[in-house]
Amino acid sequence: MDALDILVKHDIKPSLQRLAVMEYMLTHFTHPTVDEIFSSLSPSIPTLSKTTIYNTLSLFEEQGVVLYLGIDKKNARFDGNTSHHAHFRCKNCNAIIDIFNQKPEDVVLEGHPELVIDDVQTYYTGYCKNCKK
Amino acid sequence: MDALDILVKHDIKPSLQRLAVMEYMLTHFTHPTVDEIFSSLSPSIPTLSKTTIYNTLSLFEEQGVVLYLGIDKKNARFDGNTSHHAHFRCKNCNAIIDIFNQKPEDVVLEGHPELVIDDVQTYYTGYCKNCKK
DNA sequence: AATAAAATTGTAATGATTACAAATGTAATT
DNA sequence: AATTACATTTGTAATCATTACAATTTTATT
Repeated sequence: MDALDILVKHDIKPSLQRLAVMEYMLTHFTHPTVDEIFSSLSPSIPTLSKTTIYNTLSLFEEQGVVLYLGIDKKNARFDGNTSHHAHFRCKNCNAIIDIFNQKPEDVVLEGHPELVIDDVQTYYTGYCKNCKK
Repeated sequence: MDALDILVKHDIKPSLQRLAVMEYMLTHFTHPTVDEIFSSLSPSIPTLSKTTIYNTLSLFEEQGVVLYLGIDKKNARFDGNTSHHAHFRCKNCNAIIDIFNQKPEDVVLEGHPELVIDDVQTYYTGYCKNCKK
């Protein structure tokens, strides 16, 4: 499924800018920051504004086509892979690594039937291969 | 175990300010922000500086006596309960609720023997009892 | 007491994010 | 095709949590 299909399916009007951001997220599973996305797209869309990236990602997140990651203290990060997986962040080099081999957490929490769960994020922190001593 | 014991045990020199912050964290399991801690302690320690709260919580986190929570986009939050549990945040009222009935995630991740895991945080998001329709 | 080291404080800088109004683009209607 | 309404984008300015840093105060050491 390409960028256009995803936007249309989620009732997002596919403007040039939105298509470019969606396309970027589908080809860069690097958990990019707003700045990284902007820097990458800016040359090919010279009029692009950083505010548009913020607006677009905010819209995408509301519609569930990207995930917001709060794993990094400094910047918001986004993930175009919305399937269930966790994330690991290296304390030293700040690399963010996907963790796929995880059992899904319960979407209905035992002992908390009163809560409506929309999303679960699991963040591991430690040292990656290169940074551990 | 009281505030003094915890600080001494973790090689943290127990100054007046540090004791006050530790004491606060042991009596307020509300996942407070820096501002909330500062506002609460400021009247009884008139010279207190917000920078000291930042410094102190940063030190506490390094020494493992409090947990940093990245569950709230706006502010850092801290938890004086360092035992294993997850957190839920209501999208509407922003309340943060402890989730205790969770099985611990694997500290050694299957499929990722190269990673050294120091910490795991699980964040649920959704609507609390009062805010669900 | 004098000196050194550590902790605290206040102010200023940083920098990501948001607010907002103007400009542009798109769709609908006559 | 002109007109109107509406949605999107853009640029600038404001916000505000956090950090940097130097000065001051406190605590420990000789």
